[in-house]
Amino acid sequence: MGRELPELSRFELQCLRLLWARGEATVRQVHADLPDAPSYSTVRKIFERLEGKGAIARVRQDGGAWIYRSAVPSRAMIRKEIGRLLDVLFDGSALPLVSHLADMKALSARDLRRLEELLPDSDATPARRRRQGER
Amino acid sequence: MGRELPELSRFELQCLRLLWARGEATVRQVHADLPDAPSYSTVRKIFERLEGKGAIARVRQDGGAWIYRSAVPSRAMIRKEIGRLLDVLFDGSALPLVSHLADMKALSARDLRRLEELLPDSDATPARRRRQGER
DNA sequence: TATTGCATGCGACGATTGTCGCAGGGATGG
DNA sequence: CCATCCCTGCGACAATCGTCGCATGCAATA
Repeated sequence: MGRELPELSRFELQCLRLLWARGEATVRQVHADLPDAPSYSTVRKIFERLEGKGAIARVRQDGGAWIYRSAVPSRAMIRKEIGRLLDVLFDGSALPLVSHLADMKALSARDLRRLEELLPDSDATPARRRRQGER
Repeated sequence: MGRELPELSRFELQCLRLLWARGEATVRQVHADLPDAPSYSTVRKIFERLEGKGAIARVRQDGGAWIYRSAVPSRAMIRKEIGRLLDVLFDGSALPLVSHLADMKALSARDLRRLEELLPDSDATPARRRRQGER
């Protein structure tokens, strides 16, 4: 069975995503990638916590600075996070979410069409995702 | 311009959603609707905070108990929340989100097709949502 | 009216989050 | 070798979150 995915805060998640993007990175690199970066110290602390939660790990050292990599599968983490939003906002069903996306003009009919082509022409939606006693 | 939407925690958001679903409700009712409800006191406190944040308001009293209603537009609130996820996880673009949804089997090709019909046959995706300096 | 019961308004508490500064130590360059 | 620089390892802190209990007080009821 898959191990437990750690519970991450928004900011922690964002830093982790930047780490995913780079594959490996130092704190300073991620700090540089951050759009509205707080102090370097702050990002350092985030890394400390991410490591404590087992979400990232140190790979090796480069000139005194540690190089980190993700220690959790991004796919699973992302799904978990999406599922959380689904549960909190839509009682677990995905359709309303996509509907909102379309409304928000974040998605066009063309996007949907493109997506559709990539999908196995499977059956209907599983009526509702199973929520596991998480709040 | 739209007023500021308050910053809500997950749990606060979930309670608010239940309130949206009912239109108006007492704390006890929402407490009853909660899937994994903590103590009544806890839900009360959440309401207290929601009110403090201006997310809900008291309507009238019924036998000593207050009846509340949402004080923020659900559509805007939901969008804001979706936007947040988009920013943190996908740098603002919606396509990867839907793609994950499809992968998760939360969406079927048929869903996409159905959605597509409801959409104005507009142009392409706005390449990327604009993120407003929020972290 | 006296009792029983539910709701309210607080207060409290431990954990988490976002935020930063500082002391100390190794790497770099003159 | 010495001065700089940067990174690490802590510690600290205010704010928020999820959680609950309790005293007080109104309400329906026996």
